[in-house]
Amino acid sequence: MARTLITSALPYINGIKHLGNLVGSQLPADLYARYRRARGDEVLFLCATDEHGTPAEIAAQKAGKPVADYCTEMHDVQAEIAAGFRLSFDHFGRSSSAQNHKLTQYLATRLYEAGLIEVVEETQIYSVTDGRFLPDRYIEGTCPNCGYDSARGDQCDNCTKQLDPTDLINPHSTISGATDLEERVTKHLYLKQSNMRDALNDWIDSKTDWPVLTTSIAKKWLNDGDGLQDRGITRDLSWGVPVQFEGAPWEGMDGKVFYVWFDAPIEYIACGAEWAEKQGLGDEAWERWWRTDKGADDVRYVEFMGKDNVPFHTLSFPVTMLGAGEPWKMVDYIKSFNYLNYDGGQFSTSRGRGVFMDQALSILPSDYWRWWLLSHAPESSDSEFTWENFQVSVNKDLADVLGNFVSRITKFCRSKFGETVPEGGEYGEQEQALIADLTAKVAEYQSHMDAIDVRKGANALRAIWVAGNEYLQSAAPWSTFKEDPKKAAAQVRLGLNLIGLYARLSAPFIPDTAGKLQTALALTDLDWPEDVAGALEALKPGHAFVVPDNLFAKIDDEQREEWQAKFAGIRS
RNA sequence: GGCGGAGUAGCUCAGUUGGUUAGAGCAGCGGAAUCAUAAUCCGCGUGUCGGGGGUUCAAGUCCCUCCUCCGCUACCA
Repeated sequence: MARTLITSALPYINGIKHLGNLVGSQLPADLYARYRRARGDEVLFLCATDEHGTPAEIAAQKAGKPVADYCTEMHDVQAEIAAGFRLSFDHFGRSSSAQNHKLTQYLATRLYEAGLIEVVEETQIYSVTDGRFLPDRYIEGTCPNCGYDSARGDQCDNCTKQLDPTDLINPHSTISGATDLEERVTKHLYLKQSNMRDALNDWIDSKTDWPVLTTSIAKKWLNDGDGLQDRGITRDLSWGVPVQFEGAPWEGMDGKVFYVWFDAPIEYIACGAEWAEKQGLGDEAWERWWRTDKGADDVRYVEFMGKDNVPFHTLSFPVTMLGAGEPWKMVDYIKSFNYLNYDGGQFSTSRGRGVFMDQALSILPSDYWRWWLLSHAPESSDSEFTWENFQVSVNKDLADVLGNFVSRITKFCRSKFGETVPEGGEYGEQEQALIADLTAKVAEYQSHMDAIDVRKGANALRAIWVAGNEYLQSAAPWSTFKEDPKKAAAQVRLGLNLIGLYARLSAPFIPDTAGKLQTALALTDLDWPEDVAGALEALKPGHAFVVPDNLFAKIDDEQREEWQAKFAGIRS
């Protein structure tokens, strides 16, 4: 049995994610996981909340809660919303888990032993009022270059010049507005990524099937300027994985934690350990997915992420995995996405612009969103969400093409033959032609899904739905019935079996709808139709079914306008 | 500034290694059908393939140049 390990980029803890985040990693990852499971693979699909870092601490502070409590609450909120979108994680973990603490410290130790970590003393900005060191972008002041008064410590948004926080005139903390900032000396661990440059370069070069977006970003970081730079992997924060621990090969790192981007990817692995523990299994259960010396050599590992995550997954994390000098399972394929824009601008978490996951579910069932987002996934370039496009696409594809197909054939059957698959007649030339056509179309659909071409997969699936309407239109059982009821019975029987076929093929995209169809037609399973002709004879004469309610209500203009207005402003 | 992505029909997008009259869905127009959520099906496209120049028997596809939009630019995650 083929084995597929799938991870989705970890959503950050400080709030509910918007639809752009969803379509950039979790949703396509879920589509692929469902598809691989349907095709019979053994799948382990992992995701978790990314909980460390300054933004989490500040969000907790604003909420007036201890950061640990805040993260627990937000994790539960995100888990519930993920369930609402039917994201089929085998485990939705937390980067703050005990497993991740242990593994992060373990890997850091291995890296140190391999000579890939050094202790560096450096000067950073400390805010006395805030009682913490501030990342560059949490300091604002006047740009020395252009005079813009809200320049950030890392870069001026006005003149785009890169800055150092000490360059700013009248610098202040963006957290408190405090101006009592001072430079303090602090010690940190640096990951010597530059030592691994050639190894990474060879590794990237060997990945000839990766999307251009993925490799071009990786190559840029490898070759830009002086090449890949070493990177600080610790921070002066209280919330995170402690750098100083029992058995650590360094000293004097008390009160420091690992940098969130160091421990977050490690959580992919630790999440496997969390999963194993939850299942009541031992370490060997997750190691057979993550260690090539313990059974993972036949695993295909696929990662999903937005383009902003690519450098960390093509460079930093591989340095950790390769540099540790142990047979960790490396990623085989990285599927990266561009951004989804919202109605002429960007989705923005900080500005509350766009539709957020909880809001989306509050107005429509998840299948509507899944279908639109996946069929418009920003694969080749950034794409755009508009309410008009959403309304038209969903009404046409789901309600008219798929929903109405189910409605017309089941209701026609009920009126002429009752709620039972009719007997008599047999499939003729026209039916064989349809079966041949569908066999080809299913093969095409599979090839797109195998390649993780999401939009093309959606188009191919839609074409399969359309084929059913074309057949019904030309076979016209409502006419046939008048002269040759037996023939009409065979046509209707095929039509009902088409619904079963659609339920199986559509499940990765619209699982709830597939489930409704399964129930209505009393299908025993939703197994993949490896043999299309066979699948179209699965429902035998006499099989009872129930006419389902209309699968998709259409979005009318009034609703659309209401939502348009509702989401035009700022999320409160 | 540097690097990367994109610019193709009113809209959203496909267009393999350059090769016959540049495609799909939606919208629009015409027709068929009346089983169905007025849904479905068939037919209809003269687009300077962002502008200009070049290579070639042949370029949306390769090269040069210019313009526009977007992303990244290493201590946000």
